[in-house]
Amino acid sequence: MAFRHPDRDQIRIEDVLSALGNGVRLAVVRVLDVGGEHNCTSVLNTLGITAKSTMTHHWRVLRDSGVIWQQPSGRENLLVLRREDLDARYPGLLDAILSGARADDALQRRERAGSAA
Amino acid sequence: MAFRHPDRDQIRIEDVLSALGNGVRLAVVRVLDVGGEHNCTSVLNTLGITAKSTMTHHWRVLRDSGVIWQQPSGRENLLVLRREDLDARYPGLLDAILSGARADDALQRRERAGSAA
DNA sequence: GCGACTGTTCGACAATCGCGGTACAGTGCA
DNA sequence: TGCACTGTACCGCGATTGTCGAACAGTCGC
Repeated sequence: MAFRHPDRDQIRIEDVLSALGNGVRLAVVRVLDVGGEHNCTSVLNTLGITAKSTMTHHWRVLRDSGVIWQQPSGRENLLVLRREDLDARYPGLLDAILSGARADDALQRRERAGSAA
Repeated sequence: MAFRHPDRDQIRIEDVLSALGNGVRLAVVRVLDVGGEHNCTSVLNTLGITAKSTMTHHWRVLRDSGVIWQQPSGRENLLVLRREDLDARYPGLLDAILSGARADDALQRRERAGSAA
C-alpha cells in the first residue's frame, strides 16, 4: 500500500504529543518500545480489544505524527517505533514519556491495592 | 473562586500530553516557563490573539491535567507552571517538551528563510 | 456607589475524534 | 483457482474540542 510518512524534519512536537495523549496510542507505543516484530493484529491482541477499523485510525494518527513506521510486508503491516528520529528531534522526550507511563501504571496499581486493603 | 487542581499523584501523563498537544496551550506553557508573574490577560496579550472565553477553556484543560496552578489574587488570576510536580512525576519530560518546541520553532524559521531565499 | 477591569459561565456552532460495522483489496497457501 | 488471512476504505454515530459572543460576578480605585 505504501504509506506517506513525514520526514524527520517534518515531525512537529505538537502532533507527537497529541498523538500520544491518548491511552490506546500510548499503549501501542509502549508495546512497540519493548522491541520485536509487530504487525497490526499482534498489537491489537496484546491490547486485548478494539476493532480493526478503529486501529487503522490510530495507525494513521501515529504514522502522520511521525511516531511509527508502517511498512507493508507480504500480507502484513510491520509496525516500528521511529525511535531514532524522535530521539534526534526531541532528545529524552520518548524516554521521559515511556517511563512516565510506566510510573503512572505503578502508581495506579499501588492505589488500587491500597483501596482494596 | 478557588479552582480544583489535581494532586501531584493524580496527574496522568496521558492528560498532560493531550493538554500540551495543542499549539495554544503549548505556547502558554512556554510563556509561563520563562518565569515572572502572569495573569490571564498578560498571557493572552503575549500570544496576541484569542478571546477571553477561549482562554478560560484552555486554562481549565491545563489546570485539570495538572500542568498549571491558577490562583485568584485580587481581581486577577495568577498562573504558574507546576514545574516541581511535573518534574517529580515525570523527570525530564517538561524540559524535553520545551526544548523540543524551541527546536521546532528554530527549524520552522530556517525553513521559511530557506524557501524565501 | 460607580465605573473600569479581570476573568468566568453559558450557549452556540462547526470540526474533529474515537469507535465500530461492513465491504473490499492484496497476499500467501494448498 | 479458490480460500483464509491481514489490514484498509468508507460510512455513520455520539461525544468531545476549539472557538467565539454575550452576560455576569468579583475587585480595585476614585
